[in-house]
Amino acid sequence: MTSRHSNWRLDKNSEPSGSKPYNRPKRPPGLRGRAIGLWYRDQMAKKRLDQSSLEVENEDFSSSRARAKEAKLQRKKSFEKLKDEKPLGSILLSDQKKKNINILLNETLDMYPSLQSKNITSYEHLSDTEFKHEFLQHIRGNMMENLKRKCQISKYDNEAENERFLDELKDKKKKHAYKQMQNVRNILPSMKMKKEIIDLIHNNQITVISGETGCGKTTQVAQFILDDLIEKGQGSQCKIICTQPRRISAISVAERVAAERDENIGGSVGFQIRLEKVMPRNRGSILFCTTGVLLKRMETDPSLNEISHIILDEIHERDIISDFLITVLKDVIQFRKDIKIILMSATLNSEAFSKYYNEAPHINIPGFTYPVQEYFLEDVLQMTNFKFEDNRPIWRKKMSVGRKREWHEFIEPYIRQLEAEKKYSRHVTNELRNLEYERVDINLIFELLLKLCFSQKNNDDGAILIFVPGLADIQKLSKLMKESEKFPMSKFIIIPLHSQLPTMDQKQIFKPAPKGTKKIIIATNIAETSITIDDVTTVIDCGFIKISNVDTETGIETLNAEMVSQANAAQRKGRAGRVKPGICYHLITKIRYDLLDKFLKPEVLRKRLEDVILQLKMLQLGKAESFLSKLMDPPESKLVQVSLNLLQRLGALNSEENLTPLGYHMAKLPVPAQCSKMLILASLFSCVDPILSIAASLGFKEANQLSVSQDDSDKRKYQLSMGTKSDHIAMHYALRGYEDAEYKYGFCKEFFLSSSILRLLIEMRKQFAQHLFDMKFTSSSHPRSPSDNLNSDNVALIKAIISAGLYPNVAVVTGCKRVPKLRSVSHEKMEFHPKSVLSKEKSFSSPLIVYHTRIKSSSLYIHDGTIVFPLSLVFFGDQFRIHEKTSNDRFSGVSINGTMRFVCTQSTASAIQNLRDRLNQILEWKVSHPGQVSWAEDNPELRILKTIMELITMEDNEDLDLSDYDDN
DNA sequence: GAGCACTGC
Repeated sequence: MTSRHSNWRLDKNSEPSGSKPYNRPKRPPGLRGRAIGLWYRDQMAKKRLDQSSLEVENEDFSSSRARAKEAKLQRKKSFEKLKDEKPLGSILLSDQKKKNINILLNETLDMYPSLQSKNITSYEHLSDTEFKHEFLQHIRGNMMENLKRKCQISKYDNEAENERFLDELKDKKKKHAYKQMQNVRNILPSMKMKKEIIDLIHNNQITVISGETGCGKTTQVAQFILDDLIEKGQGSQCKIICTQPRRISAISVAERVAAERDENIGGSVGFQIRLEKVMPRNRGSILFCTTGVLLKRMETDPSLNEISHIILDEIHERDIISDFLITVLKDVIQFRKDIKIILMSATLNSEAFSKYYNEAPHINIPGFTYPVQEYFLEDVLQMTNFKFEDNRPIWRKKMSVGRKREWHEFIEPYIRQLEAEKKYSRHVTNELRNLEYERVDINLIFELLLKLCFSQKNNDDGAILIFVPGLADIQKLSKLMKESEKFPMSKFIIIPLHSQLPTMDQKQIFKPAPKGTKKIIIATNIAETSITIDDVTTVIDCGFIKISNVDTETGIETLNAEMVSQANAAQRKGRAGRVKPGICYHLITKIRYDLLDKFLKPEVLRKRLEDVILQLKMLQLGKAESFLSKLMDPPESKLVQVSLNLLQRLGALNSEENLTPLGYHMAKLPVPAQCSKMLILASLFSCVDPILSIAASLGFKEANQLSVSQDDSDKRKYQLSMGTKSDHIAMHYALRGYEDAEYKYGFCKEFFLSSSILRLLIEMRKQFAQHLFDMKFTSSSHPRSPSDNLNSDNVALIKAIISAGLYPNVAVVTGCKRVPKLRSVSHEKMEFHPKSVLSKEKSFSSPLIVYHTRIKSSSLYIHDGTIVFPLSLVFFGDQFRIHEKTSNDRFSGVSINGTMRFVCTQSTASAIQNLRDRLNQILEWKVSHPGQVSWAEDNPELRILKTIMELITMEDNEDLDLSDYDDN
C-alpha cells in the first residue's frame, strides 16, 4: 500500500509524455554470462556518449530511465530492510480528531480539479497565469536559441556622448590631482606595456593577461581600454565589466580606480556586489563586480547586451563561479562576435586558460616584488636544533603504497644526499630520517619564533606572518607564547587572524608596529589572498592548509588539513616581499616542496554540485552532465549523479532533469536549494520572519563568533536557543535580538555575535522577502509584516517547516550518556559538532534531528540541528508507506524514506495519508499558482493547513520518553 | 570537545 511518491513537484509520472520511446538495443547472439553484461554496459556507455552530443531536449533519456529503475530497486531493498528498523516514535490521534479530519477531507474534495489532469508533465493544465507563461518559456528555452535571437541588436554609438567623454578626459589631463595620480601609475610595470595590451585586446576577441602581484593589471587594464576608446572618439561604445572573486576587492579596486581618475565612485567607475552597489554612468564606464553578480545578471541577460568588454580577474584561483563563467562565455562569444573577453590570472597557470580558449593570445606583465629568501625545514632544524616529539622511526609497513614509493624514490635519496654533502649537522638528517609523518608542529614554530625574535643578528623591524591551517593551531600557538612569558604585550603585538574571530582593532593589523615592538600575525589562509598586510617581511609557512573536499561516491563533504600546493607556498612566500626584501621559512623539506602538487584541486572538484546545477538550469544550459563536462576540469560523473538525485528528491528537477515549478522558485532565490523550499512553505504557513533569518544564516554564515582563549560563546548561543533545542531557532533569535536591541553593540558583545554579519543577514532577509513578494507568495515585502507572520511564534510549526526544508537530512539520537550518540538513517555513526546547542543536551524528547550541514573532519559532524517530532517528517518526508500487521511483519504503522518507521493504528495511518495527499495538492498548486493563502477567511486551503498546524503543535507539547527509542 | 576561504541584479 504505497502512496504515490509525493513531493510537490508537478510531476508525478516518471514516464515522460511525448518523449521518444526507448529502444533497447538487441544483443548479438552467442554471448554468454558476463559477456552479456559487458555488452550492455558498453551499449549504455555508447548511448550516453552519443546523446550527450545531441541537442538539449532529447538527451540522455535512457540514463534517466536507468536512474529511475535503480532508485526503484533501492527503494524495494530498503523496504525489505525496514522490517529490522526500530520504530522512531508513535503517532496518536483521538477518534474525534480522525473524525474531524475525515469530515474536512470530504468537504474539501476537488479543491483543485485541474490537478487530476493526466498530462501533467507538459504543465498545460496550469491556469493561465503570468507564472505559467514565465515558467513554460523558461523550461522550453535554451541558451543558444536565446543568444541567436538576442544578439542581433546593433552596436550602440552616440556622437554627442563620444565628444563629451573626450572633452572631459582632455580637461582632466590638465588637472594637478590627475597628473599626480598619473605619476604614481607610471611606475607600474603594466604601464610600460600599455600599447601592447591595447593592441592585443583590439585585435583579438579573447586575450589572456598574466602578471604577478604588483604589476598593476587589476587597476590598469580596464582603464587602458576605456581611455583608448574615449581618445578614439568611441567612448560611448565602451561598457566594461570587470569581475573580482571577493566583495571587498570589488569595492576597493573600484575606489582605487576612481581615485586614479580623480573622480568619485559613480562617475565612469562603479561597483556592484550583492546588496550593495554604486553604478557608474551607463556608457564609457567600468563596473567592478563580484563573479556572482555577473552570473546572476546572465540569467536575465545571457547575451550581455550592451557590454563591450568582460574582464575576469584572478581566474587562477579557480573558484567555482569563475570556472563556470569562462565556460558559459565560450558559448556567448559564438554569437556576440563584437564582445571582448579578457582573462587575467597569475603567471603560474595562465597557459592553461589560453589553451582552454583555443590558444588565445597571451601576454605576460612582469610583476614587481622584492626578493624573498627561502629556507626549508632542514635549515630551520639546523637553526633551532629542534627535536620532534614522540618521533619514532618510520614504520614503513603502515605507509600507503604511494607514500612508500615516494619515500624510497625521492625522500630517502635526498636525505642521503644531504648527509653526503655534510651541509647540515647529523642531528638534522637524523630528525628528517626519523620523521614519522609530516604534520604541523606548533612547538617548532614556537622555537623558530624565539630564534627570530631574540637572536642578536635579527634587527628587522617588519612584521612576522605565520600561516597555520586552522583555529586550533592559532589557539595552541597563542597559548604557548603567552605561557612562555617571552612575548610580553609591551614588546609584541600578537594578532590572530581567522574569519570567525572578532576583528580586533582594524588599524592595529595594518599599521606598522610602534618602535620597539614587533607585530606577529598568526593567520589561516585568509592572509593568503583576502587580507594583505603590507609591512610583513618574514613569513613562516607551516606547509599545510585546511581544505574542503567531497567523497565522489557518497557525496559526503570533508574538511581536513592537507599539504599546500606550490602555488600556495609561492603566494605565502610573496607576502614577505611587499615593501622590502623578506624571508620565508617553509616548514617542509626542499624535496617535499618539489614533490608538492602545482595547484590545489579546483573548487568545482571539491564541492557538491546542487547549487551549480540549479544555476546552470536557470541559465538554460541543458543537461547538467553535458554542460559540466565542458568545464576546464569536469567533475566526476558519479558526483553529478549524486547531486542530481538529491535535486530530484527535493522536487526541484523532474525525471527528465527539467526544473519543476518548485525548482524554478528554488533556483531564483539566492539561497541553498533546501532553504528556498523552507521559505516558500513559510509564506504559505504565514511565518516568514524566523525562516528568513534561518535561510539567510544557513546560506551565508552564522553570526556567532569564536574566541582564542576560553569559549563563552557556546554558552551564549545556548542561551539564544531559549530551550528550543534548535540551532536554527537560535539563529532566528540572534537576529531578532539584534533588531530589537536598543544598544546593538552591547548585544553583540554579550552574545559573541558579529554585527557586520548580522547587518548583512538583515539585508539578505529583506532581499528574500522582496523575492517572495515579487513571486506573489506574500502580501508584503517587509520581513516582519504582521500578515505574513501570523504564526511566527509557533515554535513547533517553525521546526516542522525547517524539517520540511532540510529533509532528507535526518539523524537519529540513539542514546545520551556523556554526550548524545547519533546515527544517520542509514546507520552511519555521527556526532553533533560541539558548536551545536544540541551537543550539550542531556535529554531528548524525540530522537529525530534534522540538519543542514554535515562535514567529516575528525568525526562525521552535524554542524546545526533541530529536534523534530514524527508528524513533521511524516507530513513532509517522501516515500510514505502504510504498513499493516501481517504474518512476517508485526509492525503496524507508517514509514517514510524507506528507513524510518512510526507506530500508529491503521485508521490513524489512513487519516494521515489522506491529509498528507491533500497537503501535497496544496503545495503543488501553490508553487505553480503563486499566491498567498488567505488566513483571514475559512477557505479550504486554510482549513487543511490549519489542521496540520494544530496536529504538529499538539505533538510538540507531548513529552515523549527517550528510553523507548534507546538502542541500548 | 572543536569551526579553511569565498560568493548570489
